[in-house]
Amino acid sequence: MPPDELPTLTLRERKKREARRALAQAALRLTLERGLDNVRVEDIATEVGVSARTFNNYFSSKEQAVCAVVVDRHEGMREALLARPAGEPLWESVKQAVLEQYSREGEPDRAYVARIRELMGQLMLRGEFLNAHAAVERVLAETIAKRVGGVDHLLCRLMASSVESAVRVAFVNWFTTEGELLLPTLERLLDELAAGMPTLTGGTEGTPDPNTTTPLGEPLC
Amino acid sequence: MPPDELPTLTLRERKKREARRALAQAALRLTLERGLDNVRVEDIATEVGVSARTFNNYFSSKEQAVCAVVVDRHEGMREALLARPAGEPLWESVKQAVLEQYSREGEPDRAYVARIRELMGQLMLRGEFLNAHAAVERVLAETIAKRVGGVDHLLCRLMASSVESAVRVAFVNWFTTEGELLLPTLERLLDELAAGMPTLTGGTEGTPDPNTTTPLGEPLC
DNA sequence: TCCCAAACTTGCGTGCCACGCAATTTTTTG
DNA sequence: CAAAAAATTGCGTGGCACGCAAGTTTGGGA
Repeated sequence: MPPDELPTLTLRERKKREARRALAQAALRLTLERGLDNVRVEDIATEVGVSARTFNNYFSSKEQAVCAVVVDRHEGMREALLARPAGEPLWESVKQAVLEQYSREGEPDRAYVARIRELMGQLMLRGEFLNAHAAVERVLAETIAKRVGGVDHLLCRLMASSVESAVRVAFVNWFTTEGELLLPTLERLLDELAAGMPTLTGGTEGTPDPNTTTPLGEPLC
Repeated sequence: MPPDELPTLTLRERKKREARRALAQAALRLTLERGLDNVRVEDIATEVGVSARTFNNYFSSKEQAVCAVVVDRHEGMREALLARPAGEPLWESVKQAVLEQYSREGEPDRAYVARIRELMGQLMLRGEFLNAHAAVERVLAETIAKRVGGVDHLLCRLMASSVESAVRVAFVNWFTTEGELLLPTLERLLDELAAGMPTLTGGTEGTPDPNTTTPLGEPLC
C-alpha cells in the first residue's frame, strides 16, 4: 500500500463517515417532509438500506441524527480560525471564521423555512439542537485558547459560548422572520458582542410598566 | 370566602404548583442518589404519592423534571431586574439581578458536586438542561426589552443569551473544579461580557501549532 | 495469497417511556 | 347544593434504546 497522502482514513472509516452522514441526511430530509413524529427510526434506517439496530449504533435518538447537520456545518471552523492572519484582532478572526462557515452554501434554503420553524417547536429536538451547539462550542473554545496562547480557558469558553449564542439568535431570527438575511444579522450580532453591546447599554431610559407577564412559556430556541 | 389579598392563585393552582415542585424535587433527589437511569418515572411518582400517568401530565420526561430546578432558580430574575434603580447602567442591573438569584441560597451545596458532574455527563439530560436555560433566556430577553424601552428585540435576545452563556460557563467551571466559588466567577464573566472580553482580545499573539486535535468529542455542557 | 483478529452489522429480547382515551374523583362556581 | 370545569388515574398501544450473541466484513501480517 502506498503511504497515505491525504487519506489517513482507513477506508473502513470512510464507510462509517458515509453511513453516518447518510443517516443524518435521511433523518433531516424525512423529518422536514413528514414532521418529526411521523418518522420512525426504522424509516430512516430503511431509507439508507441498513437495519434499525445499526442506526442506534450511530445515533442514540432520531433527534440526534437530525441535528448532526449543525455539527457538520461547523466542521471547518477550527481550520478557518487557525488560518486567520496572526496579527489580526481576535474578534475579527472569530467573526470571519464563523461567517465563512455560513457563507459556504450561500443563504440557507428559504423553501424549508416553514418546516424548520415547525421543527424547532419540538421540545426534544431543541434539546438535541442545543446539544449540538454545545459540542461545537467546545471545539471553538479550545481553538480560541490555542490562538491566544492557552491563557485563561474560562474566558475562552465564555467567548465560544457567547459566539454560539449569537449564531443561534441570528438563526432563530432568520427562520422566524420573512426575508431577513442570515449573514448580515450574524455579523451585526458578533460586532455587538465584541463591543459589549453598547447599542443596548447606552439607552438606560427604563419604562417598567408590568403588563404582558410572559409566564415562562415555551422558548423559541 | 375572603377577597384574595395575595393569593391570586386559585387553590387549585396552588396544588398544581406544589405537585410540580414536589415531582421536580423528588426527581432531582432520587437522580442524585441513584444515578439517572436507576430512577424510573414510576419511582418519582410513587415518591410523591401520585400515579406515573400523572407525572407525565406535568413533565414529558424525567430529564425535564430533573432540570426544572434550573427554571425555579431563575424565577425571581424578572422581578429583580425590573426592581433595579432606573438610572443604573443596564449591564450593572443585569449583573446584580443575576447574581442575586444565585446568592439567595448561598453557594450551592458542595457535597453533591461529584454527582452533579456525573449527571451532566448524561447526554439526554444535558439537552433538557440547555432547554431549561433557553426558557429562562426568553423571559430574560423580554425583561431586558421592557427595561430598555422595547427597542431592538434582536439585541435583547443576544444579551439574554450571552448572559445565560456566562451562567452556564460559570456553573460548569464550578462543578468541574474543586474549591472555586460560583459567584465571583460569574461576576467576573459578566463583567467581561459587558466589556467585549478585552482580557482575551488584547493578547493577539497567535501560536498556531496544530497538535491535540480534539475531534468534536462530548462537550461538558 | 491466505488467514485471523478486530471491527461492524444484525436480529432478538427486554424494560422503559410518552401519550391517547375514557372513566373517576376533586375543585370551582352559580 | 348541583352542575360544570379540571385534574387524576388505569389501561392499552406504539415506539425506542440498548445489551447480547451470533454472523459478516475489513485490514494487515505471514
